[in-house]
Amino acid sequence: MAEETTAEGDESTTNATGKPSSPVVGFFYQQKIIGFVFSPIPSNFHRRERVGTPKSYTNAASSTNPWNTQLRDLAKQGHYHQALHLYRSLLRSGSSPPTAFTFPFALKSCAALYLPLSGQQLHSHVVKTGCQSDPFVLTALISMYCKCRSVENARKLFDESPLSRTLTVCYNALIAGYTYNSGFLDAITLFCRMREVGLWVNDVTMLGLVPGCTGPMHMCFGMSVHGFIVKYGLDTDLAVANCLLTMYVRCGSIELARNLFDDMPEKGMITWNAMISGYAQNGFATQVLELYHEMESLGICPDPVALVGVLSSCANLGARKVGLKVEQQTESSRFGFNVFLKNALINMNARCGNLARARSIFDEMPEKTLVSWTAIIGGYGMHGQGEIAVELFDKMIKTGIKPDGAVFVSILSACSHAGLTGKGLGYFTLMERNYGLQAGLEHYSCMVDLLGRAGRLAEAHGLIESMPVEPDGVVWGALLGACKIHGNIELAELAFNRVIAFEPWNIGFYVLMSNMYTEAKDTEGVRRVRVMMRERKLKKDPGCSYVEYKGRTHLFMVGDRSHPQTEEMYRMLDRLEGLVKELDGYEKTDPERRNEELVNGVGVHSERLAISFGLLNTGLGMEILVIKNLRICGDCHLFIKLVSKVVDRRFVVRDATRFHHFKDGACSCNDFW
DNA sequence: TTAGGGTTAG
Repeated sequence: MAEETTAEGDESTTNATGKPSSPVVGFFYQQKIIGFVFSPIPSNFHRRERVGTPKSYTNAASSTNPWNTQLRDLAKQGHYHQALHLYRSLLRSGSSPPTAFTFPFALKSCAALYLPLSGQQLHSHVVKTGCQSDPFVLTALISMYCKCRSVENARKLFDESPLSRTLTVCYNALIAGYTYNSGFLDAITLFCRMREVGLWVNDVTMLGLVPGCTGPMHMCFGMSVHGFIVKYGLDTDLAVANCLLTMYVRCGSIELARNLFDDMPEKGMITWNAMISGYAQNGFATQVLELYHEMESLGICPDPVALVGVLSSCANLGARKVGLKVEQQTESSRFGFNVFLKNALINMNARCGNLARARSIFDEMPEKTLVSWTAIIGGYGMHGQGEIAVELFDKMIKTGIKPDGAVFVSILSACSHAGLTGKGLGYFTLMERNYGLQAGLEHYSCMVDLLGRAGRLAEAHGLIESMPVEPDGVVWGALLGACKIHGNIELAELAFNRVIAFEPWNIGFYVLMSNMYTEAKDTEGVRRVRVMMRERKLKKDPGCSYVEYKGRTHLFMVGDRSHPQTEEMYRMLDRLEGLVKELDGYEKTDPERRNEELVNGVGVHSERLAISFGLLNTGLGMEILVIKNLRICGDCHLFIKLVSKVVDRRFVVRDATRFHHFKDGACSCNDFW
């Protein structure tokens, strides 16, 4: 049961300022705030409160002083280094001492550049010049301390200054500061106090408070804040709406974020970006591409932030054509030097099969970040070129870049896929010993995969048993996969039982186990797995594949004979199947020839239908069939389905369960994927 | 007309 607590006084009472107090009722459960009900705000509620400026400050000499105006302009344009340089010159010149007009801009520059020592020095200058009672200076000081991760100093200043307790802006700065420093409960408490003393909250208060909702457990609170904001019209502020949208994404409710997005009468670039990034981070790649196309059709030019989200989704979908278009868009725009965009381009090219292009982008980058290295190392790993990945990793360390957990996942996975067992084990040890990085589940699953692929199944099992964290389905799944490769039924049974405890709905594991029993001619085993599947009402999904056509990705399923062109299609498919068998034969007798043919592309054609395809080595122990050209007169829908039937039997087609069903009556496609 | 806030990569 949730206990209801009145956080602050009764509405009928008045406080020291003479204004009626505004109680906030919080619902607490197990000492955690789970919801809020806000009391009504008086009708004379103001969205923004103007602060009276002290007379001493408004003298013309202060605001028209050329030093001050120049400093203001530099800080406003984001030239913080130059602004601080100018401030120091002003001190050295001795011609005019800094005034209350000078400090906010200098403090803002320190905060933006994270210069806590300079900020403290500025604080002492403020005290020396007697400007600490200026509201703007005081707020800027509080904000500076918060941004410099010294929220205790900000609080001390706030508590020691009677002025701060009467100013909405000071509360706003400190609330935002608490949120920024992960002190969400402190932020809420201060918000309650602010209302208790009768101060008006405004949209900026909300901008400081809402980003504190960072996970599903804050969802309830976030929604009550949303209700409050709507009630008092704060949602008309674009920034507040953007903030709420991001809050929903972070709390895991992408649907509510989309509802808000659709309801917003006006959308800014940040609105589009927040929605696109929200979709991209949650794996809704198709929706990202849809929004991107919508932006284009509305004539809105996406900025680098949107393009990063689009590229990341192209990488996930393997949507090479859209990715290429974005790349060209980037080259012809002024965003060419954006590091985020370059990193996303490396990732997109690597994952869409163009490793050479990924490498040239990487090589041309004048400044490479840890993410740039991770992307290119991951790219080589993905394509089975572990040696180059290792070479790059070592080079990265030599350049003085400190690795993090993510780059270790890339290199361990690269070692695993290239069979570089010793190297991988070395890096795993190095990770903790030299860099103090604790191995997480992802690292352990790479290591189990690495040992398992090398046939060291007992060691892989031992590693799982020694893990300091509870192994998850991915870790046990890696062991199960390795048992399949090496035909170890006994250990496979153990891994299978563990993995289905984590993912009982994952049909793949049952199929894998059943196939192992079939290979071992253990009919009883096969029967047991089938019974389990039946009991759990699990049915094998029909095989499916997907294509990118006209910039959209479509899913298609197998099996259908209703089409008028069926006969012709099946003749083609027979020939296609013959070709695949022929290639199979080469695999044993002349593997080089097989690879050569596949890399160059092979195909069959008739008068109305044509298909050619090649292979892409993913380095993940599987090959992806790339349909290079498909020329069809008439409706190709069924033909694609049928091709996929042949294809699925021979090749692993990338997981396509997340994408839309095939709808287009496409008649000519080039360069599938 | 100076303070407080929202969106990006592996």
